[in-house]
Amino acid sequence: MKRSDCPISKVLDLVGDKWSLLILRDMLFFGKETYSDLQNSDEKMATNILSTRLEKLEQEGLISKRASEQDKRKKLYKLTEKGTDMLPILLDMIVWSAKYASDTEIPVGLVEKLKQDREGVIKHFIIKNE
Amino acid sequence: MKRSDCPISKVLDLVGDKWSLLILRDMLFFGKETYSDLQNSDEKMATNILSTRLEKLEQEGLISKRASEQDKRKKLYKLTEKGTDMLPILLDMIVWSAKYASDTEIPVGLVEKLKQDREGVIKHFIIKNE
DNA sequence: TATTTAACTTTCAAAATGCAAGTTAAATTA
DNA sequence: TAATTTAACTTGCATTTTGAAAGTTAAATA
Repeated sequence: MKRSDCPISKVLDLVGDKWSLLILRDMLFFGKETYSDLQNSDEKMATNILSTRLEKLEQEGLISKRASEQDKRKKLYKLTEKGTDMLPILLDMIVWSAKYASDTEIPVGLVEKLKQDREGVIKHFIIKNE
Repeated sequence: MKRSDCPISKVLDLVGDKWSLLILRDMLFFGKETYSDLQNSDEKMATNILSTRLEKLEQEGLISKRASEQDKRKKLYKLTEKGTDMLPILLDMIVWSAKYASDTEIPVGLVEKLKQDREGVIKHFIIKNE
């Protein structure tokens, strides 16, 4: 479903749905890396949806997939640089919600840190995911 | 469809679809303010979808709606502060696409300006929308 | 007065979503 | 080593959402 050459449109073609960014969130912020990890998110997404989203994210190069060495049943999903580079978008969503969404759960101090040193925060999370 | 108290989830509940952010984009960057303006976006969204999205965005307080003085047929849509504050998210999407999406149309110099003075760029667009 | 325009609404087919249950291979337990 | 459990899915089916096209209504224009 190609739409236009607008840069925003391009991003929405990849992650413009209710679930894809939550998958990236779980990997980036919570270090989830297996199918069952991801399935147990706060939002409990349906298993078939999770499946198709992971497939698409992999096809688009936002995540990679490999089998675990220790446990051959497990597949390990990992963010690529292309995937971790969505982080700023997620952080801005957090900032927006901090201002407008009441009763939202935001790590203490995060918004303040972002105001003071956005680049530092971004680097911190990217390093964590390498 | 309330899901969790995650701040990212909250934003996705509002604009986590293929169209809502494109409406905000058209208003923020291209100064569109009527139904027919918006309908003539590059992506040509279906008129019924545009209708339901505008309704939701208004309900959630991201945009406001009023009748035109000059032409009573026209309704003027305008971003609220809550709506314009989605701008950083849109800008990050542009930055991401500049890095990863080939053949995308980005205003000359914008990405460079964002790197040097993100806050300045944000203020510039917000003032334009007041 | 007749036509056009702006902002929708309606209809209906097609696609996406969501829930529950089923499958398969590998690991663990008895 | 046989039986059970676990991980990662797939399948079937009902519900919801989307998308294309045509229709409606009030106000403006010719």
